[in-house]
Amino acid sequence: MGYKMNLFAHFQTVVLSAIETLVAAGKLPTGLDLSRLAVEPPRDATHGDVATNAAMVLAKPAGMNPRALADLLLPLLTQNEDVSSAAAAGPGFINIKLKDSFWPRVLTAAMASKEHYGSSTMGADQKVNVEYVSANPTGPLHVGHCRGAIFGDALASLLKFAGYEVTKEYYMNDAGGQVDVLAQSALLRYREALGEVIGEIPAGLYPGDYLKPVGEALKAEFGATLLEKNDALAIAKDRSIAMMMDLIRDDLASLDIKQDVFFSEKSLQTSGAVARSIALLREAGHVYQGSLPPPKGEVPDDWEDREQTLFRSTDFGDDIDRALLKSDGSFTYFASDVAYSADKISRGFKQLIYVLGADHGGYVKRLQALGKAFAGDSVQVDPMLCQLVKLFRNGEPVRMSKRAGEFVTLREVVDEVGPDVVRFMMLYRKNEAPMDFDFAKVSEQSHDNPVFHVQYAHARICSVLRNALTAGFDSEQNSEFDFNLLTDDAEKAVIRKISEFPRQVEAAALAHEPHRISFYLYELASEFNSLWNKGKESPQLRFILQDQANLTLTRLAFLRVIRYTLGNGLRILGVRPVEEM
RNA sequence: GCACCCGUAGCUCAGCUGGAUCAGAGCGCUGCCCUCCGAAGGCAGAGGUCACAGGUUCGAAUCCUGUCGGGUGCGCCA
Repeated sequence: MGYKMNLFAHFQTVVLSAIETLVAAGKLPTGLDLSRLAVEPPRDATHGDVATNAAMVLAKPAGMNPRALADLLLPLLTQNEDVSSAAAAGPGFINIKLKDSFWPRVLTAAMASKEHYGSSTMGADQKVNVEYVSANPTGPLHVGHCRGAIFGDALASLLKFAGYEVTKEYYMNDAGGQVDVLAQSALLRYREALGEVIGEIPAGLYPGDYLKPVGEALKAEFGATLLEKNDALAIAKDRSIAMMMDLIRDDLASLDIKQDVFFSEKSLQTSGAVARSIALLREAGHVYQGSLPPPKGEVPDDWEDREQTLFRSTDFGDDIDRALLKSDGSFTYFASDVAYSADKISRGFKQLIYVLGADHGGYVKRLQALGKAFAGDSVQVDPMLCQLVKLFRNGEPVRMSKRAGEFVTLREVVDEVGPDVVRFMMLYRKNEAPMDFDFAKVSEQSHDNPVFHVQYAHARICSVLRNALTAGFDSEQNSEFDFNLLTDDAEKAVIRKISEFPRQVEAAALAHEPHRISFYLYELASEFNSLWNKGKESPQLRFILQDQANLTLTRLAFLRVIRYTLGNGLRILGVRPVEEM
């Protein structure tokens, strides 16, 4: 069997076939549960190259002790052409050491895959919807939107790389009361554009200057006649939403984010989709008239018992049933969510991922309830919460006041530190952990800053390849290399790290955790830098050795594999692999 | 009151879905390494009752229960 790319998946099949052999020989019972069997890198590299818990997992169902079972497996594993030795250790772990001749194949496979190295077919083209940002179209994005935007975008890239068919989506809340307020605010700016003195913006309207161009645009389109029209408010709403979405798309573009679908909430209402989806729920028996108990803590002063049309989301694990219709008969916001869920499911998505801010934690259960109500277990609904980002400047928290537009915009952050830094830092923490973001620290061009650590390694590699070219070594054109020549421990450590990349991609995609890629890249960069530094003490380890063409070309090819790995990982994160710094 | 998230080295955080005598990085601290492909780096050392208490099993930072501490939410807003 040929080596495909994922070293651990590869040896999983080796272990499985050894088990099958034992079953066929009657030494193990049939029908063993192999789901917990793992083949992974050992915690401690001195133990070996590959480790498996097979003997421990199978011991109990086979009625044997783990060490005895391991003794049965060991000879079979040792037979494999790539295995140099296998030994049982600890409570029953099997450690496998690979032959030196195996590692060159990892590099050869990676070299052949180039910018696809690490990608996977795990997703099997399953359709996944990743919805993120979905900020109200009432103004530019602020820094609070930043993390979710980047997380969602990187998660989408990661899933694509892992073989899923991904749609990146933005849900526009263009139907509620806030866009009415937006329209009124825009009309005020329109009057201002016509020369009227409007004074201070009344409380309750959006005060930001970003609405001035909307006023100007309305003036340019309608002259002074807009307010005479019956539908002036509706027109102002349409125009201002469109312009706000352009603003938002520009903000996102500054982070290199381009979503595929911008889905309108309003379209759900006007098309009758909301009413239809509620009818569907009703037919399935999930809708009833009733009233909800008051909240247990502080009961609002104006609390009164009201009968409403409710979705029995508690049947699907929610804490409380959710209102679909207001007491005046109009739809709630949640009613749009019902239709939106139904729509996504009807488009054939098998996974619905919602990237939400931590303040939307209460939505998790109700969104999952909708998924179950419409599709049972055939669709997986995964709301992901991103915790808050606290801004600091030189250790001092950046104060943001809600009033008078005194918030830090996403654009200000990107303009100050650059998209690469913002993206990497936002992905250098798991999404559910709160984050401190210090402008001073992340702008530092030093090892204190993980972005530079990784980009620096990539740039350094590019630099060596450039120097090699000047020295007469063209590794692109020359295939006179032999990865068997890479025998130093530091080189092997880098190769081992490279071999883990496909597994990291799959694990990160499965867990929806792009931050694992960031940490992986940091580690790979460290291994490379370590190797590099060894070359300072031992000139024989340097990449360019003028009088040893074969070794030099081999090391240059090695560098290219490292560069592919770093580059592929950085592209998942949406961070540019720079060639010079 | 309830729900969700977090609690790991002085600081900021990982810990690969339950694994292996030493629980890992970075910063900071101590001591080293530049005639040499990028020192914008690297090597070594000190530093931990994994919040606390029980439980589950061959085995727990990881799973369950409870307690304490921090965060975010909690009837027709969107």
